[in-house]
Amino acid sequence: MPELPEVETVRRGLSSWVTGRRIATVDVLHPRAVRRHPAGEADFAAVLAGRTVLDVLRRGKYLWLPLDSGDALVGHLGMSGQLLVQPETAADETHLRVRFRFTDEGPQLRFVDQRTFGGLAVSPGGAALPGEISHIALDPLDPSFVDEAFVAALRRRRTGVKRALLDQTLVSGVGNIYADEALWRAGLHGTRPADALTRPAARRLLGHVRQVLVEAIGSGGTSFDALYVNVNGESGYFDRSLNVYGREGEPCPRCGAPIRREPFMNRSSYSCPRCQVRPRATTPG
DNA sequence: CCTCATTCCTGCGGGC
DNA sequence: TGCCCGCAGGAATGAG
Repeated sequence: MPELPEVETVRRGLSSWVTGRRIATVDVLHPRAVRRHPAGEADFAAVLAGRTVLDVLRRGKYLWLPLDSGDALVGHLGMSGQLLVQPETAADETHLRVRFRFTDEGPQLRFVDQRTFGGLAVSPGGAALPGEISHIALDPLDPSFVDEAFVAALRRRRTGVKRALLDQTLVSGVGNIYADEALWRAGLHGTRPADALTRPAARRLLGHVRQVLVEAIGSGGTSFDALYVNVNGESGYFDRSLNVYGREGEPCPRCGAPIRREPFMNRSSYSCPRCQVRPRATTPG
């Protein structure tokens, strides 16, 4: 489940493998993988051929590769997307969607995506910041992120605090796993109304969000199975450090109470019933 | 503008 | 053994 730490792990791996290389040819093997490219798959391949990759950048869960044309290759891994660096002799992956060959005839870049929630697109003139990403808020690890602006915006939201954390236009990079982990660390239940948080409580929550993201990057991200891997196909190991996510019935590491699972937006939330008291008047979500 | 439900997709695992 | 169904879930989309 790629969230910010997993995408950052991929970014770092990609950066060393593709920066400075010139794309020779692009094969789109599944049209859905480039559905966010309005001009279509043939155009996608055509505008990338001959371009040199200048860098690999990230905002939240989005990646983009500035090109020497001034355009950018934008990517989102969705639920199951992988960007793999593979020797040309490696057999095609079952869910291989897009293949990039380079003029140096070195390792290929492959976009593999089982559930096809992810996708790639070329952003015209998007090298500095693709328009496709401009509606997304900065992530908490961005040097330009303004903590007090986030605290104020969070406290204006008339919704549950977990819903707010997952809203990428408020703060980007946080998904279901790290939202639950940050809320556990902060001792807040996700349905607590965001507009009822005190300023210090909102600051503390942001601190926990940032801290759990940094720690997860240090572990190479979280992986439950082979679906999330870095560019070399290796899994991260932050899942060993998760305190509540996916641990229904196991003792809370802080107080020993059994972790509970609750339905949330057609998925699940995990929390400690003792450390994270649910508000009486349940807000949506 | 804000909030929220729906939809996209495939593999896995539980239940019968 | 095999089928069905729920579940995993990020983000675009449209309704209200």
